[in-house]
Amino acid sequence: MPKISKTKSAPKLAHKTHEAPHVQEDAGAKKHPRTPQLVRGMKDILPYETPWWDLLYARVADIGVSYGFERIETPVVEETALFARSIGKDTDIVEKEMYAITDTEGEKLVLRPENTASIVRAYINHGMLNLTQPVKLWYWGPMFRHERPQSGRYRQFHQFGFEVLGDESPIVDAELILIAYNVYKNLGINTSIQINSIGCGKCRGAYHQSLIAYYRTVRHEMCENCRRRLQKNPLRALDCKEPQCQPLKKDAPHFVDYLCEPCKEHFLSVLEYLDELELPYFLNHSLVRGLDYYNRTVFELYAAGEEEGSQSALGGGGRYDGLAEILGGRPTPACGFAQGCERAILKMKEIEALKPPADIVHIFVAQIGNQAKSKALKLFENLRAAGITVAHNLSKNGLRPQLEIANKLGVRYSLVIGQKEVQDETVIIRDMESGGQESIGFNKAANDLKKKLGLS
RNA sequence: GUGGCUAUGGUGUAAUGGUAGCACAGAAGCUUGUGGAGCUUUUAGCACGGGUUCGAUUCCCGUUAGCCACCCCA
Repeated sequence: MPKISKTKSAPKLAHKTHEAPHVQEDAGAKKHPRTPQLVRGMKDILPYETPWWDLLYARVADIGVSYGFERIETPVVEETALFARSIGKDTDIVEKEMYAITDTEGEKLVLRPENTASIVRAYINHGMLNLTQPVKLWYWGPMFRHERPQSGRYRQFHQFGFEVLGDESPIVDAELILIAYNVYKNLGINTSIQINSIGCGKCRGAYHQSLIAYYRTVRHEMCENCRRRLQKNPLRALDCKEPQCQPLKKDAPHFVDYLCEPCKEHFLSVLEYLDELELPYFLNHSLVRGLDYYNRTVFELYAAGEEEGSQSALGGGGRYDGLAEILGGRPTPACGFAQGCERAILKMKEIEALKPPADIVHIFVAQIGNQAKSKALKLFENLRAAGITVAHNLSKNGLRPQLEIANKLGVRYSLVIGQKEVQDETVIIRDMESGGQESIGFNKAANDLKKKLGLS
């Protein structure tokens, strides 16, 4: 059995203790087995929600096709090293949020916390550099992070994303931002785009120094966390949400002022393209991202008017030109973004601009008596084969409860088949609105209904 | 990982220091072959452990879970 535990601290194994003692194994009398519970942070997507998921998927897939992206699906399980090297050893995600697995052979594996690294891995593994560049891929699937669950945050959650590999041109960044924006627009959700550039390996050094120099002057006003982080990753101080750190950000040096020439040029043309596309973006000098592999363009999307909220980030991404090399591939400039399905759906429901279509059932087949039951199933199959959406409930016996169900489903017609109809080889067609009924030959029913429903 | 709030049938809720009512949903029937209304019957619950007490679902503590916020992000 593979053991699943958090990377650093083993999980408390005491989670199983809400079974009552008298209910446990040794109870001589009747045992009442404890129902296994939904694991913390996990979520069942119930039938009343799946239409929302289907709708979202369809819209995203549609965007993928129309922008010339192909879908890729990578495994949920990956080598630990993939993320340690890509996301960064010292990031929260790798330090304490990964679901680590040791399999029976002692191999250290991990449930993926995000998908970009896997896609770059796949790009290298399968020699995609031999394909026409850039390679444009989109994905959709579950990710895993061991965080404390709360609104819009689960331990297993779903993301979809778009990645363009093999092109460093700023137009790629702009197109991806456009796509990210349009995904939401097509869902009826208005977003605002926050954008920044965090330069490259060359210019980052100079900026770090000036950041550290600045924060030293205000050191006593910073929160404890930031003071500690300052040496390791001064960029993160900009991202701090502590109230006491907010005013300090205002006077912090801006990365854009420290960008090297190529980076500055790149960023400026991204912005020009965005202007040309008339996308509503905001320069956010304190936008940095939690993953180490990003460089140059970084951006996040927020629901319009909710930029300040904590869980309101609907998506984010950026350029990761160095990632392929870090993972042992040839240098491959790339850019991409990811968005959260749960949050998208949360927003869709809130805004109500778009709703999944209600299932339309045309016909209900009702039966009375055993002989009729098997005939009814046959009839059901005939109708189904004829492309009619049919429902039945063969578990019910009385006609009344069956018609109640038919009524709830909102069908136009119900078919009734009983002993008499079996003998006459007929069925009764009941118009659910008028209550009118007519008898028709068993074999003619499918065709007749198609006509009545206007399907033929 | 830190803090705040909460925990009663499947769902939503009520009351109570003497072990629980209601609504919706579910099932059966009123009509042994006819829905959309109504009626009858019925299924199903105090998260777990400990303490105070003659007695705890109720009060106290702990655990667990859920929600919310921090953190982080999607």
